Amino acid sequence: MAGNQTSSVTDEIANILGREILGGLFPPGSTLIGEEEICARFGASRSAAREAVKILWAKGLLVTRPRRGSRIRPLKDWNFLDPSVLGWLRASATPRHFIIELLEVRLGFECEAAALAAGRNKADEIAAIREAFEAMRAASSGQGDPVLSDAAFHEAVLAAAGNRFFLPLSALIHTALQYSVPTTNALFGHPVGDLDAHGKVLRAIEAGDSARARKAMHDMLSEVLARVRTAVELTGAG
Amino acid sequence: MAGNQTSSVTDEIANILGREILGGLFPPGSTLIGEEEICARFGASRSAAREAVKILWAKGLLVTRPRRGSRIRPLKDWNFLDPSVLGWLRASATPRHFIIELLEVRLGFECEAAALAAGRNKADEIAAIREAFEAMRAASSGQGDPVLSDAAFHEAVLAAAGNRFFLPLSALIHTALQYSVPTTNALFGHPVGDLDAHGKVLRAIEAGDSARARKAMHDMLSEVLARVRTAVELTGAG
DNA sequence: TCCAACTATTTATCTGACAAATCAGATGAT
DNA sequence: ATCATCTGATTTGTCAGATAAATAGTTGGA
Repeated sequence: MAGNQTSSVTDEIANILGREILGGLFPPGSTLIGEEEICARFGASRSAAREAVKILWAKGLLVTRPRRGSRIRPLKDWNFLDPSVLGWLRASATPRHFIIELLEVRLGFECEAAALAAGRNKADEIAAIREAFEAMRAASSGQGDPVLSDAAFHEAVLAAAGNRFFLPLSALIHTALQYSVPTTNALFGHPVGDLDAHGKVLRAIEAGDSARARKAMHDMLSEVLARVRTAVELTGAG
Repeated sequence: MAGNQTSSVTDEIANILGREILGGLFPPGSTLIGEEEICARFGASRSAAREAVKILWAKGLLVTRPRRGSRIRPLKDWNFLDPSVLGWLRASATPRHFIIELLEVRLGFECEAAALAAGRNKADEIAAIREAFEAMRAASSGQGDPVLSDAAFHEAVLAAAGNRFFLPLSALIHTALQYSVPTTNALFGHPVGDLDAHGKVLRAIEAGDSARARKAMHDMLSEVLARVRTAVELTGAG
């Protein structure tokens, strides 16, 4: 990666251990290395080691108790929707299956978000969706990053839904797009995210038509999902 | 509350500051009190104060920089789906609007989860849904906690979906039910979560009928949502 | 065999110090 | 007067070491 700005010692430790946990090096029920071993391994102080473990604890990955160390929690307690956890998982997840899982979840909440956005009909938030769409159009002719503008479109829809609990899911979308674009390109030989489908979503929201917005979003995502699913079946599970 | 087990100093600080942030005492863009002030206020050491702030940082609530202190991040970066954040928000959220938001999100992903659960058709996971349903039936005649069994039903559906990214949403369901049962009782004079609707979901999943499972879940949640929405309109925004 | 006390280990907390970043104000050159 | 630079103060970041609290394992006694 290019822009690798120096992060703090604590973050470094948390990121590496997080990746190792998500990668299966410390499976649920097992014990993480102790604080002293963390210090030794990273050449860090106990403060840094402890703060790193606190971060992992805050994301539901483990529980700590004196003498017992840090016990990795069961998968159901992991905060998979947390941006960091998502990133750590991405570092080790099986590409195609990972994409399918992400699309399945998006298929759930993004359709509802589009419907809510259409129902609320807030001018400025719809304008943000429109701007992102124009950025996508520009990107399709070489002006700007297609992944970023695509993500901006979907995030704008989430914001327009007017519901706080949709907002954290933008990290998932961002991850999904960053991950899926190169993979689907490899599978199909060309980008999948098409401008027309996004345009239909935008127009439905602009028209304030909830049902049509939900369907447009559903059609767009389910088509990608179906194509990835069949591709995975053909090429064998990744 | 009854079972108030002594929590650690760090957790105590994080919980109180978290509630204060979610409650609007430190709005986005403002700066949290500094480490030294935290120490003074809670009579704690800097280690405890710092670890508490790290927890809040890990949940997306703030960023810290030397000399600038802890700046509260914009709402879109808050991890509203995190169990702790959800709890802190619950402590100050306006009841009825809070319920509506939660139901809107549930309407999105739970329908899809039900459909996926029906499609996968894993015997043991469906058995867990059935057990939770039986627990609900028992609770309806006074045997056991109706909220817990209801939550168990929905969490079992999420687990049966076979997608890691649905799992963290069980915290939202748990919060929603704990919160909505007393409120809907107050609004309607009787519990809303009905056994029949859950039975339809269960049978559709048992039959492996994705479309029917999705519709059954949708009908169940949207009916509650519609009733709460009209009740809020009648009684005025909470 | 079972239970209580003891020991060793690990996390939890406290204290104090120095390093690094950064804001605000002073200084100096143009 | 304006701007760049330097200086000092403030706040978080990191380190080091010590004590407290919790707990698994061991030991000893009834």
